[in-house]
Amino acid sequence: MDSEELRNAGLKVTTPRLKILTLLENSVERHMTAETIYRLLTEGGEVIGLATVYRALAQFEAAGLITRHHFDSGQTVYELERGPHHDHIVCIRCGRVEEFYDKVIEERQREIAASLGFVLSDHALTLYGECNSPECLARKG
Amino acid sequence: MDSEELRNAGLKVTTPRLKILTLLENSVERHMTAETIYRLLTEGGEVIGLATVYRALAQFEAAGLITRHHFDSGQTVYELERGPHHDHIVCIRCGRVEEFYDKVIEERQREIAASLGFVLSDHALTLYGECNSPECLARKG
DNA sequence: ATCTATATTGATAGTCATTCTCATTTGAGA
DNA sequence: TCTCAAATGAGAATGACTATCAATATAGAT
Ligand SMILES: [Zn+2]
Ligand SMILES: [Zn+2]
Ligand SMILES: [Zn+2]
Ligand SMILES: [Zn+2]
Repeated sequence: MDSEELRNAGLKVTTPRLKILTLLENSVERHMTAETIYRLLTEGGEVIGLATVYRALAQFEAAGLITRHHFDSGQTVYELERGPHHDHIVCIRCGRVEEFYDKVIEERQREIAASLGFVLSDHALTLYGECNSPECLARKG
Repeated sequence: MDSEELRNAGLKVTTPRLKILTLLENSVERHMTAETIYRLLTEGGEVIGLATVYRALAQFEAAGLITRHHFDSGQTVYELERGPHHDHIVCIRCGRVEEFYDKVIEERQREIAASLGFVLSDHALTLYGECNSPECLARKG
């Protein structure tokens, strides 16, 4: 249950935190901004403060429950940390986000960092393109 | 000359634009924020408005003269578009930025995008780690 | 179940990077 | 040199996010 997850993360089990965690788990879109989470909750009749959303997300990230990304849209995007690491490809027309994992790229990154004398700790890889899905094409022609 | 570059880009040759372009060309640090550019110019005795710096950088980018990056520091970083494409590795302790190009990664990206049905148009790859250079170690122990 | 000490919440004010507004100035062609 | 649209710069405005703080809720002790 979500309460367990919070406790294991060393966080008190509170109503706002449970609301956010539950939303993240039940949303079809895995990648959301703080504003979107706030809007979905309040539109769903929940009462919660925007500051609380930002705070909870920061704590969830520190606890390793979620990860954050900076796509070119500018806003920070959060997603539940479930399953293995992956990177992203974003449609520049309709905004759709797909995930991928590529062993070759991951390996090359480690080699590159080492060859430059860096101890690699993290990386951010995002591809941008047009997905041309039916919904995408309908959006703009 | 810089005037040529501006004219070729379809931009009027103005004093502020020349100042910014010249600074970008003569700085040892190739990657700078708008604030840094503004500060370096004004500290150098030049008179220029911060809004003008932001505007010029946006125009330079649209014209393909410079590229922008969003490292995890938050601020947007600009660099002169000279030479071939490259990606970046940033030291999370001292902020040093190194550039690299990896043919294997570039190729895999195209393959991944295609396999997901996307027409690839751009990508952002940034590695983060500790460089442990002498200056880096001096910074925090 | 009740109490208590402490952590959390949420409304709001503040911050910081970036963009907008608009009166004034400037560059490029006539 | 003249003309006038384009560009500039000072400051206001925006938008995402963070800090403040009084009110509230949680976890553990009684
Ligand atoms: Zn993802
Ligand atoms: Zn699309
Ligand atoms: Zn370093
Ligand atoms: Zn670079």
